[in-house]
Amino acid sequence: MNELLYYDLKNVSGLTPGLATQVCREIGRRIVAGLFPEGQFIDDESKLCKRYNVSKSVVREAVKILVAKGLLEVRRGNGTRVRQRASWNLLDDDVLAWHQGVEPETDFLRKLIDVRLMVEPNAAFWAAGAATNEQIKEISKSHNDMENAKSIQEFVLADAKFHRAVLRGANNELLTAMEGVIFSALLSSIKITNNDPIDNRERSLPLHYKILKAIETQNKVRAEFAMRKHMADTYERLSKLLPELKSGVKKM
Amino acid sequence: MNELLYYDLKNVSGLTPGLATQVCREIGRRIVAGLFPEGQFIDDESKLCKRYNVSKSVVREAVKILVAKGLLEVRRGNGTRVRQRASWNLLDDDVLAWHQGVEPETDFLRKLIDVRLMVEPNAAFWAAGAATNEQIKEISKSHNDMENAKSIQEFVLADAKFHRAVLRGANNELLTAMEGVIFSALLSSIKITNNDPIDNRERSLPLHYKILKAIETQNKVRAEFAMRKHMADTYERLSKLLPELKSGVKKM
DNA sequence: GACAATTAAAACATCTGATGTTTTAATCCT
DNA sequence: AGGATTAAAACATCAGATGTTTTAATTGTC
Repeated sequence: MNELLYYDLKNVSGLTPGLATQVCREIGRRIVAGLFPEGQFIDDESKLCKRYNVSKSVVREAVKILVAKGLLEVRRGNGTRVRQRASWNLLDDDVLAWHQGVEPETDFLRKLIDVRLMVEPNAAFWAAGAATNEQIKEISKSHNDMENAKSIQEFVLADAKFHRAVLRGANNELLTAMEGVIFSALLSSIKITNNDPIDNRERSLPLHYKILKAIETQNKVRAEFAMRKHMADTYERLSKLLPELKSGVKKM
Repeated sequence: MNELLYYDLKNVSGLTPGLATQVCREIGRRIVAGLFPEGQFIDDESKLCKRYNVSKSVVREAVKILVAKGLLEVRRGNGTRVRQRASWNLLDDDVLAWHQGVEPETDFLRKLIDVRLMVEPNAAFWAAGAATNEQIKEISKSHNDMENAKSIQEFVLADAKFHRAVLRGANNELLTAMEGVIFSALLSSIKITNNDPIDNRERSLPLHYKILKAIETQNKVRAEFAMRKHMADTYERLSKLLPELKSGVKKM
């Protein structure tokens, strides 16, 4: 499943393999998949214990995580209900990951791309001024990996790392916290471009190269422009394969 | 404290008053305040139980929340350590709230403003095309409240709601999930503008009006431009009072 | 003395049962 | 009918027991 790939990209460290995490993911995916109307009560502790065959401590911890991510709301003596989608921490890496494979994917992908369009060109701008040598090396390395990738998987992975490195180079932790948006959009895009008969590497690589060079030479304006162009190109390519995308995305 | 004001703006519903939440906040604030170097182990369960005088279930739930927000990493049999700042969910409302009052505030405020500059003009653009009548009414109402505000508190609250309404009007939940950035930046700004002898309402209101009108008339480009101008103005005003701000913020 | 295997301690993970508190709603009384 | 009482449901907290994993100290052998 694609969600696993997302975690490959993202969660190299930091995850706990415990039961609470599993139950949390189970419930979280159901919620994100839209199985509960907003405001709907979920089963109470004891029922969840039976359903997942775990103790109530585990269930309680799982619920606490989901509350922390804005998906659930617990009221003492009353019950636990699903919060409205507008209250979810949609930028949370797990919540984003749980969206993989959920319909309607196109609509969500459009929104992800919209955010990328807002953020990444500016990130490139800042990276051109602020990235450390090490961060630039990481960008460069990722570009290299894209060139030498032997499979679509490898290519996408390198692509993701390239964009992540640019974000990190901008020297703004708040941007770094949006990595998940990029990964999520990228993974959703794969499903579309997988069907693309044309190898888009030829098209994509030179644009990445321009971004890299602009950042290396600390040319902020050019870095922003190159990133914007790359994203516009990506969007155009995608929307050719998936016309529903076109309607909403801001044209340049 | 300002953090409480943040919750006034944000957490009208959704919070649990339990012990776990309290302990979590206590530890969370310490971490955000930088009391632990990255990778540092925090006290183990039993010590935390003693320190906060709660049972281990409570501590475990508190820790789970902090893990969910990316601040802690638990390894079985080993211990619980603070993750590096780059791994924190900095866009999480609680994590943002915990930043209130933490030094260095200027640096963080600059980053918040950078993100606002990336996001809000675009949000205004989209809102001009997608906002429902109800959402436009909310923007309008907030503008009215700004006009009639009788205190700085009221004014800031209305201001925050104005920007939130624009964000919501863009019809993109991922943007809505960034509300916290706006509130956080706004609250940090108060401390600066509170010392401003000049009443900035006169300067701020007409700019908000232009945004409102552009959205009402569905003029996307003008809405984006008006928002950009407003933000540039705000930034300029702030950086006059706090010169350190200027260095990093993208000029327009 | 060095290296490998064993062992012990520390720390988190899970289960269980008991008790308290809050909310909701049904019941009862006037 | 309306207000007060009460009972049930559901979450909150505590305490103790047991299991599992990791780390490091110990031990034993060559």
